[in-house]
Amino acid sequence: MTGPKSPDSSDEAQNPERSAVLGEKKIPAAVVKRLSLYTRALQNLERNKVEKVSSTALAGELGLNSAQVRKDLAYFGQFGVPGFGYHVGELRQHLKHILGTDREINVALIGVGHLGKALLSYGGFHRQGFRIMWAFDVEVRESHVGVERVPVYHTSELDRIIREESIELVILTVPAEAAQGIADRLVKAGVSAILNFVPTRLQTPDHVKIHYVDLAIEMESLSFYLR
Amino acid sequence: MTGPKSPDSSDEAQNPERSAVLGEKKIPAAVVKRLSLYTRALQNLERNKVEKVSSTALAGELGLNSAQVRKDLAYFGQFGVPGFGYHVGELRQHLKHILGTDREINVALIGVGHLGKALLSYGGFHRQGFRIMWAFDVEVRESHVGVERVPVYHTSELDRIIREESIELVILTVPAEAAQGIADRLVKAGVSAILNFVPTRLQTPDHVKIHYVDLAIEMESLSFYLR
DNA sequence: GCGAGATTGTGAAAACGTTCACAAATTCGC
DNA sequence: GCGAATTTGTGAACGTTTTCACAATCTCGC
Repeated sequence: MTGPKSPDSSDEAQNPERSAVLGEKKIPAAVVKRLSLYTRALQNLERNKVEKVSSTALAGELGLNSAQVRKDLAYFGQFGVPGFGYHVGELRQHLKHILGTDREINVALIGVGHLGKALLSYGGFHRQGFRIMWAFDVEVRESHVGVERVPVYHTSELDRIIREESIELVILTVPAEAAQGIADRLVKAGVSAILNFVPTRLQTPDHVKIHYVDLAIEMESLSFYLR
Repeated sequence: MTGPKSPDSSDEAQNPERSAVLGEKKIPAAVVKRLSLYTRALQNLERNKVEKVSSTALAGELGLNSAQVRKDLAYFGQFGVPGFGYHVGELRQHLKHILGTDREINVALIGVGHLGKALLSYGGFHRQGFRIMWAFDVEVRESHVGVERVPVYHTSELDRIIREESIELVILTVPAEAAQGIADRLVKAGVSAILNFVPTRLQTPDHVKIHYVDLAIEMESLSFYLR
């Protein structure tokens, strides 16, 4: 019923990976991901007492192009010294500030199943400075889980605690059927970033950022490359 | 010491996400990932007894553009019927065949830590038809783990069993220090696809396909979008 | 079995991301 | 302190991916 010159008008074409706005520039999502990679590479260099690094060296470490490294950093300022490179410690501080990981971020995990429990015990988050402080489930079997003894609350307390504790980031590991319902409540309570392990496309307002980690898809698409 | 007209000659610029070759055409990695998404969406439709679907409907389900769906499918053939759409069951069969998930794939998991154990218990793989049949660790605490009671072997048996059982796909959840060493052994033993949860860039020959799942990076890059 | 309506498959255009290439800036050995 | 060597930051070129737009094709109700 649309005009003859308006094909496919029902498409919304909202590609899941969009770009962010910082100040005036638009930062591509891929750049933000690489910023994280740079941070970790710098961390390793620092541990090895390396004090300077060139874009070429950093790029080599990560299998990237040196111009890309320089361009990525140039989105946020001029951190390098021509003829020298980058000061490792300094650049790392800058990046941590840009990423917002130089402050405490309150993280909760919802859905204490196999995967949820594993993530609560997983060392990788801690090492990057993330502390999951709350866990929720529809059924509270143990009051505390994981090495860090994270307290487990019933989902009925979700909305209250999220609000009271200003939880901004949530890891979602609930069954597929429950995901959208929980997401709606999270958004209402003020959560603005979700790391979603549930293989369901979540419907949320634009200001809420969702990253999808889809393990089954990773396996399936790998299988394509087998011979 | 390179010629004056050859800048940055040490860069290799091998972007981690490259494309695959099928017959003559090059299939972008992003297309393969979406193929998996389509497969799952079709699975859901089938469960709900839906027998036909248009590119617009499928795209809407996944937040994509309808032309993209059609183009993606067009890489592999003409599966649709103008004026009608796609037959759900038929298209799904086609896609499963293209992805190679219509046959048994032998999968092993290496590194039975928190994350490894969780993945062995995780239902998501099973639902998509993947069975992890072997697990390996440097220390065998239990002879069988997970709901499916997967046998755990010592890593010294890795090379032999990989070869004997024709294991093609491996899930890697070992500590960072061990990752490259294990990867080298896997490649020698004939593994050609790795799902790598270790935050380390693995050095492997071109014919080995690696997908990286980097949970810490996902968290960090999410934090960028908080306010 | 005809015709209005729906939907595909696909060239062409637009958007986006990466790499090249080089002037400008700084270093550092002597 | 000079000058060769190094390395940044960035416009322009290039390549890839996504979206548009529409002719060709098929459906399905009457």
